[in-house]
Amino acid sequence: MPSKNKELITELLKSSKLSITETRVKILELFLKSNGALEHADFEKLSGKSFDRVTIYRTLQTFLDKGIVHKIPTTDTSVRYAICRSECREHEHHDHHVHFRCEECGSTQCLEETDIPVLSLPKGYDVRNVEVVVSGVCKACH
Amino acid sequence: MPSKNKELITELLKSSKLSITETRVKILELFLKSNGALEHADFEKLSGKSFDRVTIYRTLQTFLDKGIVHKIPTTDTSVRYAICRSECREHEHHDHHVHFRCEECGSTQCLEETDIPVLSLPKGYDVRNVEVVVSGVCKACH
DNA sequence: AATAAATTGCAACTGTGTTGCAAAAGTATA
DNA sequence: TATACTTTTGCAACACAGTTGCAATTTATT
Ligand SMILES: [Zn+2]
Ligand SMILES: [Zn+2]
Ligand SMILES: [Zn+2]
Ligand SMILES: [Zn+2]
Repeated sequence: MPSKNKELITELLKSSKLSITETRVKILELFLKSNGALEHADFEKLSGKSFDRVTIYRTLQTFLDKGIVHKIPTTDTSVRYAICRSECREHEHHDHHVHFRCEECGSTQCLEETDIPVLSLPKGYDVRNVEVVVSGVCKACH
Repeated sequence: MPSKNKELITELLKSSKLSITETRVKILELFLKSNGALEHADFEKLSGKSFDRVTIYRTLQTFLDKGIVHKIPTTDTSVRYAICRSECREHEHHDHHVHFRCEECGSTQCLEETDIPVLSLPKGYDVRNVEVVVSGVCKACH
């Protein structure tokens, strides 16, 4: 099972034209292991503090640029990242799915199966992207 | 015109059971003047740096607690606040309107007239609040 | 294996948000 | 209006988040 992930990760990095480094592999492993979004502090904790903070920042930025991960809006100062399953490409993030934040367990999940609804804004507004963040109680905590 | 705002602000503070102080009046004036959401740095700039950072943080937190302002989700580390026009009460923010972020001018606006659409999530998810943030080009920049 | 290119870690720095406490301002009462 | 009481503010100090330049290390290429 872990070796299967490693193959997948190698392929993902190659197809993004990124060199395969320990940090990148480890961070992608954490994304695949976790069932929700992660924020910067999680990587420092989960990785056993083996990586420098700066490296983690830079790796996440690289993954963002390449469309490997996307950000999820929050009302606080934290920045949450989730791995892109499908529709993101380099420098062009379109997350056509809803995000869910559980008020019980604090996890943030991508609801890939739930489409963003169609919105009609007042005239004069040119819509490029729509983000939906739902908060409440998740499946597991219910 | 400015005196009319001042009356309005005084009433607002009184009805929230808050004492009327220079900082609070000034910050509410800035909210009423601005046509979009503001973040912490804006208050330091716009107020002419007359207030201490700490005071601004505490004032915004007080306004949040009293339902005078609400937060708007972002994908970066900034926290944006907008004044509540209607439906918020103490410790209970329900922003049943859409937020718009203009990629040209950088402003964030409350679209009070645009309702949050109805969503159907997978079974087991208990929805308490839905936030919608649209990005694109605003009326003024079009 | 040698070279070239990219990535990482460190040091130093800037910015953001918090807490405790004394001074100042606001409110209530006489 | 003067006084006492309560709340708010500003300062100092701190903890944590994020950035930049540069040299050392790692990865890819030949
Ligand atoms: Zn949960
Ligand atoms: Zn997602
Ligand atoms: Zn605009
Ligand atoms: Zn709003």
